[in-house]
Amino acid sequence: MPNMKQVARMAGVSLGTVSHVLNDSAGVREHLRQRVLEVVEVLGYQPSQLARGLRRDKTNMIGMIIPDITNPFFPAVVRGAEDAAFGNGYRLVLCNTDNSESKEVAYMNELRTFLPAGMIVIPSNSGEATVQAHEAVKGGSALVCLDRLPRHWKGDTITVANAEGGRQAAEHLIELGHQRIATVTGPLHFSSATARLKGFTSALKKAAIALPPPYVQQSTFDGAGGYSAATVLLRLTPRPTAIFAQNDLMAMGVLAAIREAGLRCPEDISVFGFDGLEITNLMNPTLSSVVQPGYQLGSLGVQVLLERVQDPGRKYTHQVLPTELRLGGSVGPPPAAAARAAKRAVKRGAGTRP
Amino acid sequence: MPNMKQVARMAGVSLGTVSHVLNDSAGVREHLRQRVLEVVEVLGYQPSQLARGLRRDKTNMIGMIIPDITNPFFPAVVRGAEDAAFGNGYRLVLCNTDNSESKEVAYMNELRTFLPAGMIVIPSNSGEATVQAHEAVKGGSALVCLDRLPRHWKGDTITVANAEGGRQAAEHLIELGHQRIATVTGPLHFSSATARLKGFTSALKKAAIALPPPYVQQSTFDGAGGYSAATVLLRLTPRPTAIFAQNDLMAMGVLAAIREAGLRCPEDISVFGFDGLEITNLMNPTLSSVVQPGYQLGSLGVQVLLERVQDPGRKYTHQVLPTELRLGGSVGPPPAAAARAAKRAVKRGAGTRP
DNA sequence: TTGTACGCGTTATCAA
DNA sequence: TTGATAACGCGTACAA
Repeated sequence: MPNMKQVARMAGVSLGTVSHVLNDSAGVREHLRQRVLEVVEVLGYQPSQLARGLRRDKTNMIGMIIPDITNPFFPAVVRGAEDAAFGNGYRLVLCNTDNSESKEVAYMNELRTFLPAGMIVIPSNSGEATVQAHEAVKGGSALVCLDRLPRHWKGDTITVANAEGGRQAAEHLIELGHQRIATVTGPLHFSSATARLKGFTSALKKAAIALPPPYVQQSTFDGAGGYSAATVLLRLTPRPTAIFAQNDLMAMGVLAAIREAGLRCPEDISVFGFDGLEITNLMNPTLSSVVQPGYQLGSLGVQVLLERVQDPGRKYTHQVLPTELRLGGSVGPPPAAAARAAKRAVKRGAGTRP
Repeated sequence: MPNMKQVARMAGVSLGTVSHVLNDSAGVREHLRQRVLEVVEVLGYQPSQLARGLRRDKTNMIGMIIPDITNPFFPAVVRGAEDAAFGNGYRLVLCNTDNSESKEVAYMNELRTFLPAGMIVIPSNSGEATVQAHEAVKGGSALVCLDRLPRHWKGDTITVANAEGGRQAAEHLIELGHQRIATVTGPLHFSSATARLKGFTSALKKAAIALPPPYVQQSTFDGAGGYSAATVLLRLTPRPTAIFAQNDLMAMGVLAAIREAGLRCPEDISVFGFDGLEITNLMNPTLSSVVQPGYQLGSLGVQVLLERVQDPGRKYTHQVLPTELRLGGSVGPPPAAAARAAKRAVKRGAGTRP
């Protein structure tokens, strides 16, 4: 790999001049400038990010720490982050923690030795480890927390409107006439899970709809979690007429359990998801879901991070991205209401076509 | 951030001694050794990977270049790679190319300035750019090509048995009695797409089953691609009784088109996918698919890369990972055969239960 | 406007 | 076994 010295020699100038040309750090006669750039081109010279980082005390890397890229919600977040980073000349170092706090701390500590411009973290569990690991270092680099809010974290955050999303889903089901609405939550030490549950319950309370404790099943954020929770819910009496799952994978597990129990969706039970994964739009039935702007979450995360890097003293930002309902075939009116509607229709002479 | 000099001073030894302790590069009296380690612990010292890389002419980073993390096949590959890397003390820098050769080349060139231990690339398109960009540098670092085989690439490769997978899918459909089998392929400049098609056609040929040109629809590797291709296939006469889609997203698009056309799967048409995404196992019907070992692909990629780093002179390896059929509800016998079977069953007095 | 020289934190070499 | 010192490639203050 060619270095500055070779460029300087071949262009017949000094090291300093080459550096000045490359960084615009001082005026250089157009004559020499051209010659340097030419040699750079010919040699295919590219400055060593290692040496540059060592010297500047900062590289163009951004550490991104997430629970698990295999969870279908995260790829969009990562992609959004990478695009925003790339557009600004930064690169992404990706780390999966599996929600293990020790792995997260280990990653954070080691990433620091690369002198990254900053780090983007989707905290594991409660996020306490995240906060501690960051505060343990005095001159800690910029850090933005994404998607989940650690308690006691004073710094930039970007989340989606989890409570609002849970509320929206519940309200939609209520409007359709459902009175027995159950929910499958993720592990409640995640701030996102508690927020979604909070929004959900508040909507029910407002509508004066009872929520018996067994109607709230805590489980894991995956298909198996949804499946097992749904198995429990389907055995309850009275059986719920709608289930709100806190993410799309869970919702798919719920749907599988419903099919296996010989019930139909949405005729017997409606299912609502959370995430709005594109792939759930290709399913049968298509899934109604609270759409999270994953790409935007990642992209905005990098944006905020870079702003903080540029101005470390600026006020902390706490952005909350709005969610949006996407309606599909997995929800409908409750069986009773549907039956009544059909009866009314018959009385009114439905079936006669114009 | 504490550095070696501080450690040395506080431990009352020289820089060299600290380095020797940390790298086991020379014997150090147990007495001093303990003191150094103690100070390291107290200060929370961690060596600067930047300085270390500059000095050693190599870092513990691995560049991973893939088309798009948003494509649901890749997260598992990335995860496998990251786990293998982490286990060996390496970190992953992730880059998405969107199958753009220029973006891939740009990434490769810039990654090199970080002096990574090596790079893992899933080549864009034909992979010509990959090969050229790598050969343009004489002392180029280790490079492993994953998933897709560039023409003229002389180096380590790891792929899955694409042709064999295509053959397996076709054979299964043939065994069930299908005679009119169509396929939706990905862009045929991808080696994986051509290989899958090749295996597919060879199985049909061997069984003396005709494959009219319109039965082969080239499309894009996503849901929309499968949908639009299926729309064409469903209008053909005679209509195919089975469709082999070259990946699971496409297969889901095909299923959506079938539903929209008022047909049933598998009663009217069988659908076979390729990937074996876990999520397609939660669908209705569950998707029959050729399972690719994505995690293993990534994990093995890093493994081979590290072996090459350790012994640059070793013979190139070209591993091909086996695929496996996963059978679901999306395939069944063709309508005619099913009807015949039903008729036979009636004649034989089916319906009388033991 | 250009060139020289130092330092970033580490490892490797060599002498003691 | 230990310590002093020279690189690695770059950016920059300062001198010319």
